[in-house]
Amino acid sequence: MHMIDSEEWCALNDVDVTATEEAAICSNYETGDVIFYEGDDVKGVYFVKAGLVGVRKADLEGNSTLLKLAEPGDTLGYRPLAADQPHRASAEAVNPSIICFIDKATVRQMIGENPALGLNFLKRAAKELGDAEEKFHESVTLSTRARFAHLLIVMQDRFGHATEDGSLQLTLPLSRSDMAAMLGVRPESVSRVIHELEGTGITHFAEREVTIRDPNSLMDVFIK
Amino acid sequence: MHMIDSEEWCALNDVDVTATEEAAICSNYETGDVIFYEGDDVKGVYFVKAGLVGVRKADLEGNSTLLKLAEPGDTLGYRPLAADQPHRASAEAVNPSIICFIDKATVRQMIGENPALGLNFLKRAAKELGDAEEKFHESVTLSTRARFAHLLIVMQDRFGHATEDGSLQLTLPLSRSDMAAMLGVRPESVSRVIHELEGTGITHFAEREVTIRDPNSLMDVFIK
DNA sequence: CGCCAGGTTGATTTCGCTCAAGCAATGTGG
DNA sequence: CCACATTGCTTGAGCGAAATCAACCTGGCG
Repeated sequence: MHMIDSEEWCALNDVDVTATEEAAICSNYETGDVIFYEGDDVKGVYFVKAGLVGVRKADLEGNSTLLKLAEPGDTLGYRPLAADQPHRASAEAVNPSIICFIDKATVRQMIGENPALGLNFLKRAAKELGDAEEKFHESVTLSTRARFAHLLIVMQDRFGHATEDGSLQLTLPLSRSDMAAMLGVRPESVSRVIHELEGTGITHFAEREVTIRDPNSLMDVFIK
Repeated sequence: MHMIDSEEWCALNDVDVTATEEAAICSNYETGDVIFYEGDDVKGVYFVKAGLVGVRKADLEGNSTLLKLAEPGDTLGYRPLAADQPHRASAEAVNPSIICFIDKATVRQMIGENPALGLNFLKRAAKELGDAEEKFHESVTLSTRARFAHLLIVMQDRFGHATEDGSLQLTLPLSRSDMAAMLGVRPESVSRVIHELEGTGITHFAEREVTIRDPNSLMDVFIK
């Protein structure tokens, strides 16, 4: 069982995986610990071994939006490395995490020797680009309510589990404020949407425990 | 002088450029002609030889947002090809354009034989991803006024020219509605913002001819 | 126990949308 | 050449969704 194993890195043969693992430096991060800051020069990439990491962008007034969540198997920092840019967002542990740092010389060497690795990162970037464009489109097209419904569906997909009866269950990995930051709205608005969804009976919220009683209706809320 | 020449395709040697050019099919598109539709399967990529192309995304009510503009040298459709997805946006000539279609078998063969080509597309995707994430952040963070100011600055960069006095000049490649679609707002809002900027004397609009009298103030509008 | 962070709720404001009208430039048919 | 549609843009009035501001509630924790 390899330390570094993912959709992208699986392109490496045993020798190169081992070489990469030897070059990797793994660290523990507590909740809230920062992995890198917006504006920093890129020193290498960060392979998320365990935990959950949030990628944020802050504006001048201290507002921040949460661009995405990185789970075990995800590689952070490959984007600015590939673009030859400084970090354009910061990363911070949402849950206690184990993260392996791989310096950029090693990354470049591996990509140079294994074209498939570069293509895997191309595929990853291409998918993320599609998602990012969709996200922009949704942010200017859909209401807060619809976007929250979508977020719930995505979260259920990634972090949820089904139950014996038809309903879907989910433990939210994020606080209300962080969900607001994902949508680019105020926490108060999230509270109000949750209140509204409770009223319709489509969902039930208890702290971070969510039950989606009527997934189809939730889909309808998303579409409208 | 090669037909296909760009930041990405320059990775090819003479033999491969020639092979690619022989496989390419060039066509003329009039303003408004569609190059591909959202949802279509990807047949290959489209190299913009001349003109200007808009990449759009439509929602259910017929609203559409303009995600980006492609200029000569840009390659369209590489994203869904790399991601192995159908087109997630449509493309349409904004100005009369000449566009060369290169089927995906050829693209894949070239990338297979020239790892540098794949890396060039990785770099391109990585840059676009950074821009797309920034765009999302701006859309939820900044006012219409600020976003329009930013759009003006970017447009001036790409399509403008400086004048003898300190002011900047620019012929807009887009209608008001299309600028609205870039920002994800209504055309009326764009009109009102233009009116407001005129009032402050920062800019002057005559049809599509724009003079930016006070670039610094425009930057200030963007930041705030 | 009191404090504080995270969350909810209510009152008010504001920004951008909707709907509607008007206007100038361009095109079209009689 | 004029009457009239059409198109792109502007302007105005009213509305509505989300932000803002403020109060308050709850549970953890020194």
